[in-house]
Amino acid sequence: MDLAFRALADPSRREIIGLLAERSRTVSELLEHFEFTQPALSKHLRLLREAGLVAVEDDGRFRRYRIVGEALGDITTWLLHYRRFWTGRLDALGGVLDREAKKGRRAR
Amino acid sequence: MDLAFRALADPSRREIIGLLAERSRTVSELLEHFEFTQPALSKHLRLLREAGLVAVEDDGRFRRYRIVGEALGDITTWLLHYRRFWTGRLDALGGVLDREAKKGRRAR
DNA sequence: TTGACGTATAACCGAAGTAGCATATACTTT
DNA sequence: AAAGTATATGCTACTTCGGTTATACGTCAA
Repeated sequence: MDLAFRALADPSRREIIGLLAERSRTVSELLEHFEFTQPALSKHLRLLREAGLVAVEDDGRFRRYRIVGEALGDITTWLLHYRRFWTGRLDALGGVLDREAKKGRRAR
Repeated sequence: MDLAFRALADPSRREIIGLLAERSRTVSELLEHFEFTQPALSKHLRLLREAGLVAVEDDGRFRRYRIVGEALGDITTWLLHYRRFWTGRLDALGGVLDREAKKGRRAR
C-alpha cells in the first residue's frame, strides 16, 4: 500500500488517474494535458504502474494505459476502517454508498 | 491532499493512525509500540499533524494525540469517485457500507 | 528550586525520490 | 534499410525521507 499512497501523493498523478478514469489513453494523449515533458510523464506512469494503479497494453506503436481498480480498492478499504472519524460526512457519504451497495446486490 | 497521501505512504504512520483510532494516546504511549526512537516518532507525528490527520492537545506535561477525521474523509471521498473500478469487491465492501449507512441513519 | 520526565527541535547521515535533458529502444511506414 | 513516431531509460543535480544523537524546553515532584 505504501506505493499506492505514495503514487497518489502527487497531483499530476492523481490527474492522470482522473483522465484514465474517463477512458483509457495513450501516453501522447495524456501528455496533451500536462505542461511537463514526455519523459517526466513516463516516469509518473512508471510509478503508477509499480503501485499497481494502472496497467499498459501495447496498441500498435502506442501504449495504452488504463486504471486497475484493485490497488485503489485496497487503500480505500483501509481508509474506510476510519470512516467513523468523519461521521459529519456520513450522511452524504452514506447515501451514496447505500445506493452503491444496492446496485452491487442487484448485479449479483 | 498531497500531504495526507504522503503521510499515509509510510507503514509506521498508518500504524499510528490505527493506534489512535482505538483511543487518543500520548507520545510515550505511542512510543511503546515502535522500535524507533522518540525523536523519530515526533517527526512522524509532525507529518501527520501537518497533513491534518491528527491533532494534539496539551495534557499536563504530556501531549495527547487524536485523529482528525476530515483529512481522511477528503481523500476517501476522492478515492470513492473511482470505486467502479473495483466493483469485484463491491459485494464485500457494499455489505459493510450498507450496514454503515443504516447505522448512520439510525443514529440520526 | 532542583532534578527527573515528556516532548520537540536541530544537525546530520545515507538512501531514495524528482526534474530536466539527452539518448536508447521499439514499432511503422516508406 | 531508413526515417519517423511513440515511449522508456540514464544521468546529473537537487530535494526529501526516515532515522540517529544531542539538546532545548516546559511541567511536575520532592
